[in-house]
Amino acid sequence: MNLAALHAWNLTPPQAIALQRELAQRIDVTPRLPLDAVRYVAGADISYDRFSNWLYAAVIVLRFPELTIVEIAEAQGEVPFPYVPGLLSFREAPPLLQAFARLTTVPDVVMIDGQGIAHPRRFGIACHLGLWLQLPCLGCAKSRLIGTFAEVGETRGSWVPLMHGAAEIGAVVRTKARTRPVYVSPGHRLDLASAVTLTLATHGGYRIPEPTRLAHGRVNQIRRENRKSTT
DNA sequence: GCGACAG
DNA sequence: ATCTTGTCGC
Repeated sequence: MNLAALHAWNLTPPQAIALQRELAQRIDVTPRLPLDAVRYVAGADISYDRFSNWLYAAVIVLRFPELTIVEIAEAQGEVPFPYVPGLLSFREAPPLLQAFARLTTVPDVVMIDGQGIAHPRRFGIACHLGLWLQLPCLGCAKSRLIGTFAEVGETRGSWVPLMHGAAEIGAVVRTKARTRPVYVSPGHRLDLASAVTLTLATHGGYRIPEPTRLAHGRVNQIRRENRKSTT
């Protein structure tokens, strides 16, 4: 699929922060995205090699609401940027975009393992990818980056808003009973309610929704297959 | 100054 | 993120 080359990636942390403040102004989290408007949902993730600076990326497209695999695109390369809380996209977006570029099926919405606007500058990796892909994108993280929230109901489907001061930046969602909640936030071209609805609609029996869960499994599989052996 | 801190 | 099999609990 086609991507929008918005900027260079070889930046220093200070430059990256300045770019986030600039690009954050283009983010739109007001559109509703009805489930009946979704035919294909994509999930993407990254896996790192413990002994080298090599990483693996994968994008997996699922037909919705069946959640059956339609297509998988992959990419791998050197880790381009250090891990700095708040600057994750400069580390993971380049390889992910490479994988997306190899994708034939254009998804209606993309789910990323990380934050959307639930970010100090309202520009998490789901926002960054949303701009480059020019597609609705949401973040579904396993842990919190910023924000405060009340206790979440114990039943599957219950959720509470994730707040940053007076701003509602996301939702803490119980995707499964007796399991820790996930942190959902819109990245671009869809609102919070739609992001939460899609997260619950792509449930496959596990805490992590199928798009992201399957992508995670795929990248780890690729890493194991390419990992050097002492023989 | 002291914590917190997506993956 | 990564290191790692079995095991305790729902």
